[in-house]
Amino acid sequence: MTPIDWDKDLNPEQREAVLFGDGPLLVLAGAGSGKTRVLTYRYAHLVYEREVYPSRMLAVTFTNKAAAEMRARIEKQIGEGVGGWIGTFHSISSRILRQVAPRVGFDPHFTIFDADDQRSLIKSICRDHGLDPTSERIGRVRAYVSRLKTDRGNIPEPESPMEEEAARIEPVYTQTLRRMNAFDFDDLLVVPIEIFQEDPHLLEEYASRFRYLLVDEYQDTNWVQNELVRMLSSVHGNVAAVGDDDQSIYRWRGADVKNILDFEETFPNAHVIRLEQNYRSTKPILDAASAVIENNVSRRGKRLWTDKPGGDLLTLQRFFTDREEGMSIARDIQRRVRMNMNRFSDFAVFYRTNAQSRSLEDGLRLHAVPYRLIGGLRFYERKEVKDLLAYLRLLANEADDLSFARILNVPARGVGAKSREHLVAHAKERGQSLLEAVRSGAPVPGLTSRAAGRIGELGALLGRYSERARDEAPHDLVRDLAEEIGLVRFYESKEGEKGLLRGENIDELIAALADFERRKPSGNLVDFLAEVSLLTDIDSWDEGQEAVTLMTLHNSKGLEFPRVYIAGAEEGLLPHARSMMDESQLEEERRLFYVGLTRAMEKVTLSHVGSRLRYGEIAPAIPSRFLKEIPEELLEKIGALPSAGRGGIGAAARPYSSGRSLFDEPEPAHDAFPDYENESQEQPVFRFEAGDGIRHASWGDGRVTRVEGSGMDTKITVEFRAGFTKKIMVRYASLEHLPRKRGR
DNA sequence: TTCCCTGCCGTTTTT
DNA sequence: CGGCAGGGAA
Ligand SMILES: Nc1ncnc2c1ncn2[C@@H]1O[C@H](COP(=O)(O)OP(=O)(O)OP(=O)(O)O)[C@@H](O)[C@H]1O
Repeated sequence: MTPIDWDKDLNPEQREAVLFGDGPLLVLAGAGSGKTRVLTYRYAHLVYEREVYPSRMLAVTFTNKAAAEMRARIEKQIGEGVGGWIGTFHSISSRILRQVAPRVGFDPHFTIFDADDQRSLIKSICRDHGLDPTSERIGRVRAYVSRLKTDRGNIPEPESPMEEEAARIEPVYTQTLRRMNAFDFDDLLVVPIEIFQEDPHLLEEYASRFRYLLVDEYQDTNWVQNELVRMLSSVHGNVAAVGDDDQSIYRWRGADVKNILDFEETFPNAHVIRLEQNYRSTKPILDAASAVIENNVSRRGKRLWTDKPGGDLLTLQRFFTDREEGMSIARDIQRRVRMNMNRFSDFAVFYRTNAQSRSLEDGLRLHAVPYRLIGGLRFYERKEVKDLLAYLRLLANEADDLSFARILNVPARGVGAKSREHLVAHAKERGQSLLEAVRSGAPVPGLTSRAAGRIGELGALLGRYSERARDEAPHDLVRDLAEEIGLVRFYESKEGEKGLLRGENIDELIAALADFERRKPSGNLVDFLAEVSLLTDIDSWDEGQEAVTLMTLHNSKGLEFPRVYIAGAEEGLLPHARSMMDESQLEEERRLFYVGLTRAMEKVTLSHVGSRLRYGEIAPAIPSRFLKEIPEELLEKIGALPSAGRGGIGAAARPYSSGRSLFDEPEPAHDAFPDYENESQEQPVFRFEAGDGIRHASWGDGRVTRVEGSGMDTKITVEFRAGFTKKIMVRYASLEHLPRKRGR
């Protein structure tokens, strides 16, 4: 146990927030000012000094990972296990929903539908209604349904024909969910609220229980979440919320920054505390971030200062291609680690879109830099994992027709689309779920005897396993099940090499289940499925792992790293092309950039490229407007900046400047390479001449004796100090020019 | 019914 | 470029 030193660990404002007594409290403060620390210490203080039972506390974090971290910190401080509820809005409301379900006529074994399940369901409903299930239509219906649930504060009147269509589909969608005893992500939040509205006694039960509420990242709560906080605090009135309006980056999914800005209206007599000292970043980083966010008009201004002396300038790098960007970042990281200046886990690379990770990953792999990718395709969203999970979901919840339909022919049983339609029609006729209809043994009209036989076998199989599920450890059961249906063999025979990988993921799922049983011995299959549905990639991120972290800017919220790269600082990417229509979207993009910058403790390296591979095509790119918002004197600009008429890879990778010659006019100001083209110390990446001194990441220093090829394909022969000579493909090597006197 | 091939489309961000 | 749905052939 680490005894809490209230004086040493907290500044006076933080201490005020931690020790604050009863009533609503808002800590509105900038990045890195110790808001999360306030919440953690307040929790510990309430439990340790004021002797509030953890069971009477409720703490809400943005990710499961943050929840686990907070719990661990508190336990370390007070020296004992903390059993109170600490979790995300979704995990907390799904717990409430499961608890109250039997009392309001729901089955607590309900299934949670993820985005993928939602899409499948909407798709099948569209088909039933004779609508072509285009991905656009599915997306719009999904967005509409979601908005209807999470933004009940201002219910949208259907305006466009598309919205009217969505409005017609919505009731069917919701009814179908209920019939399948399933809830989507938004339901998890909104259904408990509806239940509380209908049954004030039930609400009172919960609201009385939670004497103190603590909520992190309040700026990104949506209407339902705000409502839930309001309701749960309605008896004791002790809400402590912390957040930063400048870090609100989820408006696109319904978050409303008004929840934090109007906190004092929602919770009258709220005490507001501001924190102004930043403990995370060096001054140049903090000043750059502040200067950027100043450009937003709609914000509550904040002051932020640091007493950290010195600090490196931010670096802005420019590359010809995204490929080079990845290579250079990797080389940079590898170099610092080899020189024992950092460890891999000190670094994070952020980007706007998941698609950007590819070129970055390629670079890291080529330079043998270990990395961990957060986001993109999640483990539990993989096809093979969802296939096996569908079996488990059916064992837990027989009404889950979506899962039944999914596994009906996985692995292949000779039961195709036609047979499935017959079965679906039959079940509908009888008012049963698919599995019930199969179990009943009643003949399905239209089915071939072969198909009927196979379906019968499936029903029997599921019956056997649901028997076993009563008293056997889930992971044993699942291992046997996967073995018996031959899932791994199925993928292998169908997809070969790739199927092998799927097999590995099946094994990993079984291992995850075993791990869950170890962690939560009292947990059952339903608990596991719920946990898995609400798990995100970042939750399984292990900081201790010696690896560079790759993630989107969105995922970086709340984290911190010594050295941060922000790749792809380009128009169309950051700000994203689809968020440039109006000023408010643009401001959210700027906040995203601000969040990224403020994650860094020691160093920020920004990069942009001249052309980027998109959809397999070369697309030109120009630097982000946000870069100009960083004061010149905080920025060190380096990189391969071309000048007109020069050969080498620059010309090839830069379609809009090809054809230029030394005699062309200077490039106009709106060109891709504004301002700093002439002032930077030029260090073209792959330009070598015989006689150059170089440093290789593993072979040390040497001198170039011969150069072959050009651009990306340059090969150089190097005599190393250590006495050996090597031929090196410049593109793949971790090379660095040693200082030399070459004019610009 | 299955499997293979073609052609189309996607990229914003995610609980 | 890559994944996947849908169409056509075995
Ligand atoms: N009083 C303090 N003295 C020293 N370090 C502190 C203090 N308060 C917080 N810190 C440190 O500063 C860093 C940022 O703290 P924290 O994550 O709580 O800030 P935050 O306001 O939640 O940040 P953000 O909003 O950017 O996520 C952490 O490394 C934390 O340990």
